[in-house]
Amino acid sequence: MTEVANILNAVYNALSAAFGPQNWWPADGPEEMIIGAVLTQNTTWKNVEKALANLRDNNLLTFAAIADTPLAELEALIRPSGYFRQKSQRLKDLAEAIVNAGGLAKLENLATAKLRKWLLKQKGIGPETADSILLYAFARPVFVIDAYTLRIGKRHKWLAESADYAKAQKLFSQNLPAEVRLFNEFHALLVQIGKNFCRPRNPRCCDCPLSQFSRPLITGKTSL
DNA sequence: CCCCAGGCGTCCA
DNA sequence: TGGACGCATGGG
Repeated sequence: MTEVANILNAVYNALSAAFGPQNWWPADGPEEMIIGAVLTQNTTWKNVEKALANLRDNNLLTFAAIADTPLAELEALIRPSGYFRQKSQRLKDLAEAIVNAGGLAKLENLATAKLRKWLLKQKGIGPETADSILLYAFARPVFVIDAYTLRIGKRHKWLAESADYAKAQKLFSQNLPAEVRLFNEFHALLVQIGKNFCRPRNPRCCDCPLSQFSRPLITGKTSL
């Protein structure tokens, strides 16, 4: 086991003990999960819940229904979740693409790499959303990276300052067993700790419970 | 008033 | 390939 693997293992145990089960993704089924994944892009979950409630009230939490709904109506319903013009269009496009692909049941048959590529082809689905969908809707062992994870990794020197999404994903993937349950919980826990201790302007940074897991400044070779 | 949110696509050097 | 910028509502 490498040093980083030991650190990540300890970090997971500490977060898990401190915060307990996160029960992600907060959705009633894969369709709602995917819709929520699009709506929560750069948006607080609280606002997403309002949009999801509006969709639910109108029986629009399925791709078949969304594909058949006028854009203007979608816009009005998801307005609280922000970027509503972009998101309504992208949600409708995605719904149509999924319906045309034969539904989630068909997509489920794709191997993970193929499915990821399919998702990334859809406008509005980038790496984080694609990986979230793979993990939380399709139960594939894919580690999700988000802004918090990147920030946390860099702050504690698990990642080089220049690390991007792919680098960060590699770090976690290569140093942890590829288990859906673990990846599910770990990402959720990182978001939880990130919200509390790893905002961009880092308020409370010094109180961070993960400070004991920071690596010292290492000259030369760094983690990935 | 300012900052931030479980990103992404586009544009430009 | 990488950095800036627009997208938008709602809360602290």
